[in-house]
Amino acid sequence: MSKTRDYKYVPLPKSFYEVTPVQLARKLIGTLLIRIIDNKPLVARIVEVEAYGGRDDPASHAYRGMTGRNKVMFNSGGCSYVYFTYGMHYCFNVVAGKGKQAGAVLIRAAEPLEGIDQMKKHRNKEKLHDLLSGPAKLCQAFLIDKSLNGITLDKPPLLITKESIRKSAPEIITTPRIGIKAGLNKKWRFIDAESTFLSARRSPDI
DNA sequence: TGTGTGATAGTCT
DNA sequence: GACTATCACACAT
Repeated sequence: MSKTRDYKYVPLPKSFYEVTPVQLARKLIGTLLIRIIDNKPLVARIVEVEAYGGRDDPASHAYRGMTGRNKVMFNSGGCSYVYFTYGMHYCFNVVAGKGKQAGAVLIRAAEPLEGIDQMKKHRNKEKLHDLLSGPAKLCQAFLIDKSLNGITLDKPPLLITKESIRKSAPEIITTPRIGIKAGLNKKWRFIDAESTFLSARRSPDI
């Protein structure tokens, strides 16, 4: 079956990513993450992200300068940063900024739209809310691993586009980031207020 | 229904 | 050699 989907793979321009991580995080809410596997798309709508800065952000991998692992964060915006954590999980970030400023946006959760059966298979779970409700889950469902580290997000196998049909801009809430110890004073986590596909267990206090 | 704890391996000092 | 992050499961209420 080679039926063409309605999703047009119009990548976001590079200038979209050449902003600060905080600005990019807000813009990414509601965009579509598309992963092409065997010519079949997995599509999800991004509903939860976190911004990470550079040397000025103690929660960021780039806080202590460039290392072998985080050097992708120092690229200009529009490419991926995939890192391995907990000895068993991957996390997917979108690199922000231009020139040498380090920064990235961690994709924490998304809403499954297309290829749901494939995602269930990859995750070995049936419930929709268990598929993409966490950074490591999202990578497992989308088959994102280190081989995708550093690639640009403007073409297959991994890209980000705008949602074609949108009634109105999503209401966006900001909260402190999750799973870190430093930098808790910054409210750099951005979520779609209407979404039920978030990674946080409790509804956030505003 | 909600909370607590154990498991894991790559990266940096 | 120490640290780091998340998921999944078990348990108690």
